[in-house]
Amino acid sequence: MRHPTPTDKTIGRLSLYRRLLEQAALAGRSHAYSHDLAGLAGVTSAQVRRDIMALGYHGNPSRGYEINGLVDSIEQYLDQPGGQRVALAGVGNLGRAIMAFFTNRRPHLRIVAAFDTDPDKTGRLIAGCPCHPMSDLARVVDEQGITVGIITVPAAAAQAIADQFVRAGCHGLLNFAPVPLQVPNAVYVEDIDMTMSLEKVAFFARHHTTEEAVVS
Amino acid sequence: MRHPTPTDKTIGRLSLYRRLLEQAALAGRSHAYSHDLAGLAGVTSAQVRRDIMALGYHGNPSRGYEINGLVDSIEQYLDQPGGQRVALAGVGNLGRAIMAFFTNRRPHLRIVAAFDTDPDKTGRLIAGCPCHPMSDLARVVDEQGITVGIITVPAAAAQAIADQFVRAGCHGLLNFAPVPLQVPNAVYVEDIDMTMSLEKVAFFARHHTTEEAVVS
DNA sequence: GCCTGTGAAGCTATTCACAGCT
DNA sequence: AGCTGTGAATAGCTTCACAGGC
Repeated sequence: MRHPTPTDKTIGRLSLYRRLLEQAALAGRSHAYSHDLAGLAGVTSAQVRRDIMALGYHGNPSRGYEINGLVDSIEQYLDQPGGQRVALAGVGNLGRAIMAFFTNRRPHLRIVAAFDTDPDKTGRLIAGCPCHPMSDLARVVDEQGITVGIITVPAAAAQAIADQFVRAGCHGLLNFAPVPLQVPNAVYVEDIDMTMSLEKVAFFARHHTTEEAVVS
Repeated sequence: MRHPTPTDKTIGRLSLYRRLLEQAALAGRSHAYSHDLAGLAGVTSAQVRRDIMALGYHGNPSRGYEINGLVDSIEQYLDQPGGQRVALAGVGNLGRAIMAFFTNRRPHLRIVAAFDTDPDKTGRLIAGCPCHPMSDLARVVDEQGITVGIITVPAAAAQAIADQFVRAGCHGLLNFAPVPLQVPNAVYVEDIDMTMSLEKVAFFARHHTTEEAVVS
């Protein structure tokens, strides 16, 4: 690793920049300045330049960043060469929606196995992906070399599923259950807590406005 | 407002604390210390005490916080007295899953209207909620006094829908579309970017481990 | 002139550490 | 003895501002 591993937030923004750059490339653009990308991403140009420093990629003071080169550089930085395999536990409404959402979206991150306790769901394909009984989780995760787990089971079951993923060798979890998970600190957990997000939005829907009015 | 409006992150944690305290109350507990709540929430006890300062609620040095009192205090702080109404635009897989997820979850935040362009979906109930054609958005949002919008339309349509919500009077948006939205700054936007989150998890699934090994 | 790359400054968020209470 | 509440210190993140290059 040539530069120190940057923080959480930088990684998130690099992922965003890549998507925006890919779109810009499709729209026929070949170069972009830091302030162009900043405008698309909703951040400052200084932020963009800082984030790009982490890549070791260098732009050109007169033409800015060469889009394809920068995308390649982000790819090399973020992605594992052969891609990574992902599993999802909990094939309810949300689980199915997420499986559909990620189908054909990022080919280097494929959901290759789903798990559920309901025998009606197991043993068949769901969104093009085999659904296994929950009891096979450890075996399938190990056999398929799965490194990332998505948790969409009810809150009460989430911790137990997380433990299984971790024991089976996953080092990253994306948790949609509204409970904080306890995991060894070699495991990275990203929580998506929709209830919390909605309550935040509702709160600021009432306060942002008034706040703007009061100048200071 | 007796204390200054606290930040984004504090509001999020207060929402989390409330859920954890409600569970603790159901489990029969009547009091909790800051370190108890910190353990449940996965934060430090100093963080919990700071966050609670914003409420103006005071604990007792010998017994800690009285759970019901603290929950009431959070409720008074976060929630609008009569509740707030929410609308969702884009009744695809994800939209339906989110509607189902929020049904009967937080009664003070009810999704009372859904919108879609597909005529097969409009004019009927979906997850117990009426689905209207997208063209009625402004009228319905206004008539029903909706203040929060959830965006689950495809990326290409997201900005236009956001504009409609804003013009109709929503001050808060929960955006699931993987594009940054441009809104007036009296409007609060919370982005849930699942692609970005999954890429972050995949990245750290590969790096966290090695980082732990090097003690630094 | 307007860009990138980056040290230094500034800000925000978290944690420390201790006075005060029970 | 062990807690809360909070000023002060620290850590982490973002922006400023400018040297260097085209």
